[in-house]
Amino acid sequence: MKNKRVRVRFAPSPTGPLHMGGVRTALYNYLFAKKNNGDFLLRIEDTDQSRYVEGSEKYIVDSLRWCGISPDEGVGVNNSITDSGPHSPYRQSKRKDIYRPYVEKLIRSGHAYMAFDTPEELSEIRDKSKKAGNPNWQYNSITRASMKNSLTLSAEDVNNKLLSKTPYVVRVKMPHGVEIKFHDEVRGWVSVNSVNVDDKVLMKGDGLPTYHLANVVDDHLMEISHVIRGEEWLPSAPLHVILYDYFQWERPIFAHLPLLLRPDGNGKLSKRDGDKLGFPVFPLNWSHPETKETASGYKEFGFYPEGFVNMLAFLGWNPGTNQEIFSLEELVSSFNLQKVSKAGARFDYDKARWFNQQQLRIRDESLLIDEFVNSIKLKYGISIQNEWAKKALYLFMDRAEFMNQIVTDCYYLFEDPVDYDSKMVEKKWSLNAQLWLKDLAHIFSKTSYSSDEIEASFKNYLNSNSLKFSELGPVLRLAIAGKTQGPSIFTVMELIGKDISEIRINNAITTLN
RNA sequence: GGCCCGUUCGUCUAGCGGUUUAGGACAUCUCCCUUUCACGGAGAAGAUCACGGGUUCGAAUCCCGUACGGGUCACCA
Repeated sequence: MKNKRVRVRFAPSPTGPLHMGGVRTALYNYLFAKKNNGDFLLRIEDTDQSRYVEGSEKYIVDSLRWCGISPDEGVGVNNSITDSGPHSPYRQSKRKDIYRPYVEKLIRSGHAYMAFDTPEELSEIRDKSKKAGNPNWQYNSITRASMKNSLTLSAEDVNNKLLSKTPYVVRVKMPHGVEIKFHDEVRGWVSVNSVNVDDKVLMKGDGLPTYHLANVVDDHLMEISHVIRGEEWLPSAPLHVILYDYFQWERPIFAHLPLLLRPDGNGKLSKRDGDKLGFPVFPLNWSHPETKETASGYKEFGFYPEGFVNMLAFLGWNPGTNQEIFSLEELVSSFNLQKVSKAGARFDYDKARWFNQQQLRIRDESLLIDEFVNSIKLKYGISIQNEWAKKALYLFMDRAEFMNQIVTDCYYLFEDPVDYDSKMVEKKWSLNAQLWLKDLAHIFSKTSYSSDEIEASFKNYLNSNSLKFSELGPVLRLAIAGKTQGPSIFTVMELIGKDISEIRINNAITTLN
């Protein structure tokens, strides 16, 4: 184990879109792999065909790609939905035949057995047990003696059932009263008595393995060194551990990550929370293939992958320094499992937005300009030049957390105001204001219409008429932008130019009369 | 309910036996900057480290118990 190559895997089930908690698990796996010059694999755990949702695999691959954490091996390498790597296939439904010999091996060694109890029989016994006051009946080291399985039935009976193709499942034979202990990288030693672990189904009636068997076999075959997954797996970790022991395989190192909790207090963040909580829970937009229900994603919401990833990384981990803004590369070099916290992390959308705002600040200028130019074209149908775009962009950037916010906020660079902030009109607009504006329009027209000159002549006008800025400034802004807050109105006027500025001043005078 | 995991400002967290009058960030508030709104800057407020016992010269840090919270108990993953 010591000098083994680090190989980790993210193993989602294609039952729908990946939510942010899943993305974080993938991210930590990726960071850990890269930090240790190891491999990050994506394996699809689709052993339950009844829960398969069309499009989820592509969604998972697309999401990881958007975050910049694409796998080195498995499904989604080179952005392809097909898989590649030395252990192909990486979809458990395609590995069906691989598992059977291992199940048989377990049966031969006495660590597993066939059980012929039907689902109906089992649910009946559970119901009965519940009524009798036991809310949780388990198929385990005690109860299996009274069930229909290869341990209780005669060899002949078993053979007959097999010959008559009676459906059966294979269950693990858990030892009775053994302390199962394993070390978890984030939690330390975890210990459970085997009486509390039931005889989990390893292979289902349909011949497909359950998650528990498939994940252990695949992790071993794929030479996974560390299993990094969510805390919801902690209760079944003892089962996995004992399976490794039964197979006489070296156990991987386990690390169970704290859960992402809902901001409103109770429970883990789940897919069903959708947009109900006022923020996306998915990385990308998702629309359900059948119900056509849609859920919004961080990407479409306006988050940069860098901001999203940075935010996610800090939900349950921190570098131990005061630095909070990290690039993916920086995260890779700082990451380690010892710094992962144990308690669940409540998601805070305010902080999430702040992370994106910080990305906006440090983002490469040419990138920002491109994004801005394209968005303006898309939203307003107007093509703008880079020089002009740069000025407009930085004029509005300070008060935005997202690029799309900038694009929305600067609308009056492209559209004349249709209405005016009525409260401010009442407060600042007057007959005098109209006269002053007329004067100003005339005065401005004699300048070069640069921000500086407009401002200088404006202040000049204030002086010579003994006016205060607060008397005239808002009036001018109202005429130009329709509202009274925003960036320098003089720069806005420079950007929209003399003609439009004059039209707006005239419009305001006629409209607000 | 059984089992497992967890518990430091409202939130994310630093802290891994003495350097702590418990540090940072988000959010909140104040002031400064400013034509406004932001940004930025300076500051304030905010945690008896869940509670109770130990261990120790000394505990947020180690141990035990209690409470609370969460996870999990399928032929799902």
